[in-house]
Amino acid sequence: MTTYITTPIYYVNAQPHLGHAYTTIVADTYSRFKRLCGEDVRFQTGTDEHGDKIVEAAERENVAPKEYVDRISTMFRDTWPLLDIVPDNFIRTTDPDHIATVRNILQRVYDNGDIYFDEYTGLYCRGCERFLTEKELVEGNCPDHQVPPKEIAEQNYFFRMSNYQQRLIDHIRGNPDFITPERYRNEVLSFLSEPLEDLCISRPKSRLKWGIELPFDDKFVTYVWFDALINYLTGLGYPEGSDYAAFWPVAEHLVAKDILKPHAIYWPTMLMAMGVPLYRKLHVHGYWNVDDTKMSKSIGNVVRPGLLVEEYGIDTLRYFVLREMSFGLASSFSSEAITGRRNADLANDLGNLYSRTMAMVYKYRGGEVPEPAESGEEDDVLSAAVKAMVPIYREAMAEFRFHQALQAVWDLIGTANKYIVVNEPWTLAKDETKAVRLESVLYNLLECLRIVALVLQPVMPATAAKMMEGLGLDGKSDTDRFLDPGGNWGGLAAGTALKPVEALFPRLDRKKKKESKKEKSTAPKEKVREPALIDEGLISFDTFAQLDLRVAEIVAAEPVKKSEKLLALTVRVPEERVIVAGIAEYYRPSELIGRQVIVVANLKPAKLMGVTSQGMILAAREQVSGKDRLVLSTVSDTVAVGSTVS
RNA sequence: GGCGAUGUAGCUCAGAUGGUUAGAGCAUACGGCUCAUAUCCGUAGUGUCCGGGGUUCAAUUCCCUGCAUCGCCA
Repeated sequence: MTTYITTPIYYVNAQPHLGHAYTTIVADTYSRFKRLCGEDVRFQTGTDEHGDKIVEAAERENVAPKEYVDRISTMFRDTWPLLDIVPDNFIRTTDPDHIATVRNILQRVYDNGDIYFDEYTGLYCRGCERFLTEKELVEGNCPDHQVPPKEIAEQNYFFRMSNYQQRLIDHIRGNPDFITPERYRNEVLSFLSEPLEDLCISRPKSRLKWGIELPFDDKFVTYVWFDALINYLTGLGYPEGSDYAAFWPVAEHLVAKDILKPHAIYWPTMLMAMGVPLYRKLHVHGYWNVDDTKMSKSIGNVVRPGLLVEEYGIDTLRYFVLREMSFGLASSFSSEAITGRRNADLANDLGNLYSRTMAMVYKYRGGEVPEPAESGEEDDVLSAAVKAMVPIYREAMAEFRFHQALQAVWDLIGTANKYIVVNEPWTLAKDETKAVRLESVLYNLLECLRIVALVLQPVMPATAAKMMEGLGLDGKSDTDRFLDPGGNWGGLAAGTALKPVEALFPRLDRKKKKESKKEKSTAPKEKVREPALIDEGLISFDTFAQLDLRVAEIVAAEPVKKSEKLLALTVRVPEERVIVAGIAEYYRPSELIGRQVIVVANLKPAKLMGVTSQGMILAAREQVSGKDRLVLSTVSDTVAVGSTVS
């Protein structure tokens, strides 16, 4: 069995945010789940890098488009490891083999007669450099430029999508799980109940140069979908290569609902025109709201995945998004919600269960997995609960109902906690005649935890590994790696030595945070940091730990206007931010690009000569023959951008 | 304007070809335990199941209508 799961390729006109992270976490979890089931899996993500928005963004920063997309693409690529996301392939639409294949396909579809040249007229705004729809106009004017658009004619190439409309309708009707969840399938069918228009697939080079040139007309580049969607094929080495043969027949695409139409309508009709079989499934999910408001750049509530990981940890974030969202529907992200999940589900239920079980095995049996005795009905409770959970989990995970899968796991965790209270191992331990009972109870708990660790592996890889390590497992045997046989009761061998591990999920104390805020507001005159200062300028470890030191890469540098000392540096940590540094006398902007430096990432932003600085770059200063010399800090080998320094 | 979805406990949601006391988690209150990360277990709740009308012996569930929210389309 094989699985091919893709995320969309992300458009590089913006930095990664929670929405990107969610899609990619889901894909990663699904691919890990399928591997857990013993399947051969390929998981692909990447970046979409052509188009006018890219050109605009590059111009704003005064760099060539290629240079710009290289930078942002790297930012996406560097973000995923921070979330324990491990794609098998990261594709870019500027990859040469992608470009070559797109051109081949265009030529083929053109030769088949499904692409034609036509002229159309529309309302064109010079300021926007694009056509506007009637709906966008405000009192007949362009909403951005306050001038009426001009009606102009333009010639372009069009794809005969309408030719394939009926075939597509038939396919969707005949394959109920082609588009899931059902609401989106209905949406697509409702859209297809009206005649489809043909799809404009080109831009004249006079308007856009940053794209893939049409093979049959060098005055045009292809626009958006023929470029972007084909990545799902080129990433497999289409048309040659064993990967294409192995994985394309099982292709599953994962998208947010904003790109439903291109994936559910454009893409299948394109595949029909190309003579390539359709993908197997399209999984559509909803949006994340932030504090019940749509996430948007203009509101400024865009959530950066890197910051979330820092605040809550990788596994808490992964668990939260998968547990909180019913796949397909919208959900709300808030610090209350994630802290609530973290404390209630992870710290109290799971973390504490693990900790109390391990502690008892150490206390009563010297940290060694005891032998399970033949069990009575009262002891079958846990093995029965496991047997009930595994099929529910397996089915729900396979159908993208992650929240239900996790609910089933947590039902088991609840049963285990109750099992402890009912059996009172501490009472058994006081009575030597009950030693056999005690050992059975402890074994059952450990075995239950082993299976919990196994099924949580796709969702929380690091936590699962930690749990396994504590149970004395190396994670290498088939029982440790696969649901079959690992999901069967009794996999844990008696006599295995446990290994002490630290708490899985320390509680995040909401109350304390609030209190410290109160202190600040009620006693503003007293410097809060002062108690941390000990004799003779020594600081406590806690004070040091407050610093968020990270490795950053400098991607742009320019002088701050009217300042002789300051440079405005754009750095990646891995999200981009601007840091103003007083190093203009020592470094030229051009020699800084690409350097790795150490920054204080959680410094309160400050305005310097009109530029907001979000952090501080560390550098050494010395006096050489009466003159200052300044040398930037760095790490002794190249490391992933955003790595913490401590 | 057209099509569709949703509206259930303070919050987030589950639910039943129509039938007895309508459920879970979180939050709240009280009780129990002490192995454990002040954790865990138990108990207690409160609900005009959006409003109105209809079908029926019986409607929160089916039908009609109104209101609210959301999505898609024009």
